[in-house]
Amino acid sequence: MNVVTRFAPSPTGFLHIGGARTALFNWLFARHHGGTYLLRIEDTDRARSTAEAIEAIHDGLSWLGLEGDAPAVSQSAQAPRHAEVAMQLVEAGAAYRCYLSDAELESIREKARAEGKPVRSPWRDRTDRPDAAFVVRMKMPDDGVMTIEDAVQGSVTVQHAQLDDMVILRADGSPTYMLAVVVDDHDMGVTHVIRGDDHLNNAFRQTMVYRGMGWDVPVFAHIPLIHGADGAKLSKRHGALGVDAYRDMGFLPDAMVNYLLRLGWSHGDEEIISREDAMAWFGLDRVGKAPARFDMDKLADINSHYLRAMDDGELWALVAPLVTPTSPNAEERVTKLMPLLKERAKTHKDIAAAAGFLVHDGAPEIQEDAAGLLDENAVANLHKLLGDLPEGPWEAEALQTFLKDWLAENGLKMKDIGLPLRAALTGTKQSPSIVDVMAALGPEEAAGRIRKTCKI
RNA sequence: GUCCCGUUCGUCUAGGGGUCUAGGACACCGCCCUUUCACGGCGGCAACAGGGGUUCGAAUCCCCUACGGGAUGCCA
Repeated sequence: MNVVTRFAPSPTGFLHIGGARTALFNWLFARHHGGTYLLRIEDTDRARSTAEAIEAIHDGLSWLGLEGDAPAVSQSAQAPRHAEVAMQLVEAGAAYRCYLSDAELESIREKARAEGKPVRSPWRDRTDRPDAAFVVRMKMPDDGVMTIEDAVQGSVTVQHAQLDDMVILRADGSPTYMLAVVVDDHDMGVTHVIRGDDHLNNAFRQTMVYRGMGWDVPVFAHIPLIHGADGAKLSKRHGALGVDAYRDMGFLPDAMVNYLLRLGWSHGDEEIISREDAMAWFGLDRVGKAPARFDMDKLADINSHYLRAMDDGELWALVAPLVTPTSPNAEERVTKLMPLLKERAKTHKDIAAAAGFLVHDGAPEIQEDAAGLLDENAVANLHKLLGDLPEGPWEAEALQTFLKDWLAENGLKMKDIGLPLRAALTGTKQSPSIVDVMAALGPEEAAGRIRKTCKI
């Protein structure tokens, strides 16, 4: 069977973390089976759908590398087809026209609920057709049960008498979600519906539509939702940010994908999983049933792995816009120190912050907590060192040897000169190894900084 | 209210009747390395929601309870 999956967000906001994971699972499942992964924008609720939201969703997907294999389908454009199917369902006797007023419906609903029965309209058995507006409702069976073999949740059974005669076509002729998804999934040839488990109950209602039309029912896979760190459903208040927010925080798309993949899915003890391996390994049978909480620390840790694996030049391209370099030597210095810089960073924003002293020429701004390191004694030592500094070009290992000898000759310890030197060169208390910093700066710049900082 | 789903360390998870004194990762703590901050190495803390069954034996199977989530819309 040729596998076809789809991601079908409603454009009422940004692409949030849960949606991104649903998209990822659909994408991976299709890739694993050599199938097709499609996109559909569920914009039947015109009032809440916006063009900005559609764009935000595309931006998010494209950043994560999860674009569809074909241009996205707009659900609203299929409205005539939806109405046509609704009327076919009526012809087939699987659905009926309902002329209930709001008030009548309300009392029926109340009564049904009180009795623990599903909503049934008296119009389901009537054959007259008043000249008035109507909605189309599905005619749900009263007896029997339906069992769905969900690829994630397993076998789930529900009593038919639990299903309301749901509306599939509104009074204005537009389709409801229950109808539109089924028709679109069928028309798009979707074979596997992978979506949030808030739709598990809907699967039963939708199956009735498939049956009414005599269509093949796709495989359903309802994956658990992602919750916030406090266990509550992810909402705007609980860090349900758009994926763009994570991009702005400095997270890499590959890290994001890796993290999202491990949220609710696993492959033994594997943690760092490439896209290739993910494609080869992914399967619905390994998706967990319980909701997972979002954990920023773990995301950051995974990000640091991808950061270290990244090419130094590419990293500079990410860092450069964040530091506004003024020195012509900025790129050379940062790239040279990059291997050391990236191993102490979680994101490239951390690198940008740590590389500040490299991108401008002249004495660095001495940070408050580093100022105390440059006392009279330290300045005297630095002064002495300044005069003994070797000729360029500098190389870290040779500098290390030089420093060691120099300290011995002057009866000093590394701690006497290390911290003050770091403060003079970087303006901070922490940085990569001081000899690496010196090598990156070069003899001229390093000497200049010591001179200015110590006012020599 | 009714129906559906879920519940292993703080978090993500491994585990699919004995190999579990329950494994890994993140976080946290300690030690080592070290001029700083990190990296790394080593070690530690820490979980089968509760109660009944079934079985020679249950984290694994069944039932109940509790808690969490979802559905019950002319929202998606």
